[in-house]
Amino acid sequence: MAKKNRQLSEEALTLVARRFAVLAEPMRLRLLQLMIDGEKSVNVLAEAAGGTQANVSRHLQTLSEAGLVSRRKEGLQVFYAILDPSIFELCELVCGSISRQVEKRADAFR
Amino acid sequence: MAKKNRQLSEEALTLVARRFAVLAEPMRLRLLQLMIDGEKSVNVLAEAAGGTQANVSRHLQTLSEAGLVSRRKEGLQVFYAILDPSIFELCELVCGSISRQVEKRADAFR
DNA sequence: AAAGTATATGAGTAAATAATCATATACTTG
DNA sequence: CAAGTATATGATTATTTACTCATATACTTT
Repeated sequence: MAKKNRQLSEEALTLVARRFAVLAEPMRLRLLQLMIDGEKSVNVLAEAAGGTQANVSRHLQTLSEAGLVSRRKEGLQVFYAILDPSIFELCELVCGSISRQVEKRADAFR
Repeated sequence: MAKKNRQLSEEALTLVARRFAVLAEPMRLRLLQLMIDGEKSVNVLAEAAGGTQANVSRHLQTLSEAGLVSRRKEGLQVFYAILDPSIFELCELVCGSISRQVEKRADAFR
């Protein structure tokens, strides 16, 4: 049975904050988006995301260490893939919240 | 009708990343948690969160600018309150994801 | 008006991190 | 084995940001 803790411990808060920090970079969000339809190699991701190989590799490492993507080496290439699809629910929630905010602001001018 | 964009624009990604960044601090998450049961003054929040007045005030400003909390001045005190409860859905999703990860790791030792 | 209280903020410091360049590593192919 | 290719990583730099201290601001009370 799941714990229904309303108050999170200091340790839990740190972990949750860390997860949010991993998602707090546009480049990493873009990479995650690009992986929606299956695993992709570093090169493909770098080109599609418009970043350098080195930088994309670093961001993929960050995502991998956070357990959000998997890493599979095949010959010369390394393929990364989404490991935790709950990421997209997060993004949708945030998008919804932001678009509601924007709507409210727009209403002020109608 | 809602847009069903799978691909977010660069601008949208930046906004989403910014929202995640606001949630990427343990102290801010703690403050949000403390406001679950209604608005609270800065002093009360600072004491409950175990932070200095100055630092808590700064974090509340960050939350306020992001549109996550409201700000109401009454006499000498300023009361902050949750404005967008979707924050807690976010936290619950993240908690779920993390606890699944931890469980998996634990399984490896059983 | 003066003293007291709650909050905000300027200035300064330390720490985290994103980006870049050059190079190392690991693997494949000729 | 040499050359080529994909990825990772060390070193450096620039930027951001969390925190602290001191003080300013806004309001209340006497």
